Amino acid sequence: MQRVTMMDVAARAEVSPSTVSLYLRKPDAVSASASEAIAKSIEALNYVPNLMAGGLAAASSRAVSIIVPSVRNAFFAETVATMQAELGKERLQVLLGHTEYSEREEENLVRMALSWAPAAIVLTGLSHSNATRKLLRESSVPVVEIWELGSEPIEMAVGFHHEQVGRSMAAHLVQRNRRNLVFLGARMQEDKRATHRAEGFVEEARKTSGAIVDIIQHPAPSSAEVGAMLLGETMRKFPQVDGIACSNDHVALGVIFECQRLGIDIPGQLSVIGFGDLSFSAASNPSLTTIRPPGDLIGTEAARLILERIADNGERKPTVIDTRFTLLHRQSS
Amino acid sequence: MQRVTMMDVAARAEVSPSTVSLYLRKPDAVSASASEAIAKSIEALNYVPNLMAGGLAAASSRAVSIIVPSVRNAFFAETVATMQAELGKERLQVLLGHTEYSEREEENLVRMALSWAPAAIVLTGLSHSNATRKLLRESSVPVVEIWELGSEPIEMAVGFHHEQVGRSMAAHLVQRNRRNLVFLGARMQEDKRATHRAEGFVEEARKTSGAIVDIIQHPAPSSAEVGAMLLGETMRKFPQVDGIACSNDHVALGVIFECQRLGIDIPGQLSVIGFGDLSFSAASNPSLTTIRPPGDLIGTEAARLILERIADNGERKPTVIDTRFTLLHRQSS
DNA sequence: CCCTGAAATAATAGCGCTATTATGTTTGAC
DNA sequence: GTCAAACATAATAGCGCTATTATTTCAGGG
Repeated sequence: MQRVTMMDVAARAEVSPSTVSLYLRKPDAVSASASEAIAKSIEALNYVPNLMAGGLAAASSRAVSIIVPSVRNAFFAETVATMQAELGKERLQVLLGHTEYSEREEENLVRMALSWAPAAIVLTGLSHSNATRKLLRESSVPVVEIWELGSEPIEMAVGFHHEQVGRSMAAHLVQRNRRNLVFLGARMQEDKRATHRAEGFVEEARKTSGAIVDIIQHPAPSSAEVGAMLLGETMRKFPQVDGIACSNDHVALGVIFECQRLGIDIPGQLSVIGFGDLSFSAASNPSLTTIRPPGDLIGTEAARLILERIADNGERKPTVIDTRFTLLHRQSS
Repeated sequence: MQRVTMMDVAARAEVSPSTVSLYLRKPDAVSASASEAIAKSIEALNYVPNLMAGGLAAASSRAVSIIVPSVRNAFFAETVATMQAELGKERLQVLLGHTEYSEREEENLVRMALSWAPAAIVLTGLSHSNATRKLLRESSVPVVEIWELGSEPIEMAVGFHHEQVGRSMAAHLVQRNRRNLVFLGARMQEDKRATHRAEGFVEEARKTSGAIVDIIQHPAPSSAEVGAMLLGETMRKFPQVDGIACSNDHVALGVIFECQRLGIDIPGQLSVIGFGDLSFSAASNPSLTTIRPPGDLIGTEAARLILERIADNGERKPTVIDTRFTLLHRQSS
């Protein structure tokens, strides 16, 4: 299938294959005249380099493996899209894997990723199986963990503290004079980051204001339907509730709709705060107060770290970047 | 970095490297005793195959390149996630690329993809640059085009007719006695599929019922904010409107919120139909009538075609699978 | 002009596998 | 028992590059 090789290009340009290889990898090291001849030859032959041969010879490929819980999740989709764009500029390809929130699956994916000798591996969060850690430590592949800060990273990490997100949510509701608070969570068994947010929320609310706080959750993934259901449950169990924080904006959207149906006034009777600043959050009725996590910034910073680390082509280089997050105060609180 | 090779495994199992290779590729062709010894050896040495060496030798890799406009878009995210899961079962890896709706970028991505000698290439839609077509035709890589049916595919295609979606939307609104119709579209310059839906909508409405129909659009990507804006524009230009179809559910959600704010009764005064059946569509207030495109089915069918095609490891095999779509009638119409 | 060092180019030796072909080793029919 | 098929295993020859080292070319100072 791939007929044209580097040798063909070299022959046509009347230089050696090594020079073509050099031109492709470090154009500055080749003279202008040779460069021109090679460029013309590549053009004429419509040469497509074989990256597998290159990767094999160099013992490292131009692929970056990105492993996320699910790309169906808008947060990770944002980061993956941004990273692909940034890495693509340097002709690095993205190898994608989904763990579906399973550490076992993550381990498989890491093993598969390693067989590509990737230029870097990106993992979501800081919780991994011991085997995964071991595999990565023993390889010399750069590792970046994204979307979470807190415990010790394997090498580099880019993200923010979810527990602080919970604290900010609580502080905001308390500041709006809410003292009967509930955290609505979806799929918290698996989504450790949502759990951290809930924990921060509860602790901050109790400690700083003596508010009454509860967590009400559902095992299904986040959705407006789950949000509506959880609001119903909350009103039954805890009718005096006046402030709700949601594990994400989908849940919050469900709360808003269910409140409309039940005739509950937001923010008069109930303040609502979400997480995610999803595409609908600013346009909802009322517009949704939420926490904006910098999914794109996480992507650009992670890509930057990878690129720097490749350029250094050296040792492990522990780095932690706290991207922070923003609270967007809108009508719902 | 990757110390353990197939030779090490072979030495420890006291067989030849060829036998190990055979065991890995066609386990049935190796005797039980040899298999056991090799399996133990792999386990003990924690052997990770080098896929680049394998791919180079075989002139084809275990990577499938999936190129979508954007994984930020929930539709494509769904399909990518499904395909990754299905292909992963056969140890095929997903190489991801985003065109951001640019044919130029798509061409670059195809070129990059080909340098991996992928087991297959998946493209979104049927519109590609001539150079892209040429590249793919001249390679012998299996090609699947997803999410759109209509014109001639390069090789295989899995999707549905968007123009039919538009027709179904129009037919539905007409059946609900709506005769003053508007199609609200976001980013239609770039999203050809949305344009096809709009065209089908207009044609069906005009032809079958003599309804008054208009298309109102905005160049920004779909969002609830764009939906709200477009509704405002519609009410100004065309106050007698009684039926609205949206290019997708994000836009429809914005319409619903804006109607709440303007005191427009849905479905009393205005029927609304969306496209996508996104996670919030069933839970909104009112719940949203919409078209459900089978994003997951597209993924499983595309994966199946690829797997079959690889097993056949043969010739081009033109196949078209029409996955259809479903109209979900809910409260908004 | 020769010499030195820097710059540019070329030769060389694999990277770790697969696929094809060659060589043993059984099995079963006569 | 013999012989051909059928089966199991092994030897062989690259796949198309990169990285290292070796060689050539070219300035510019003495």
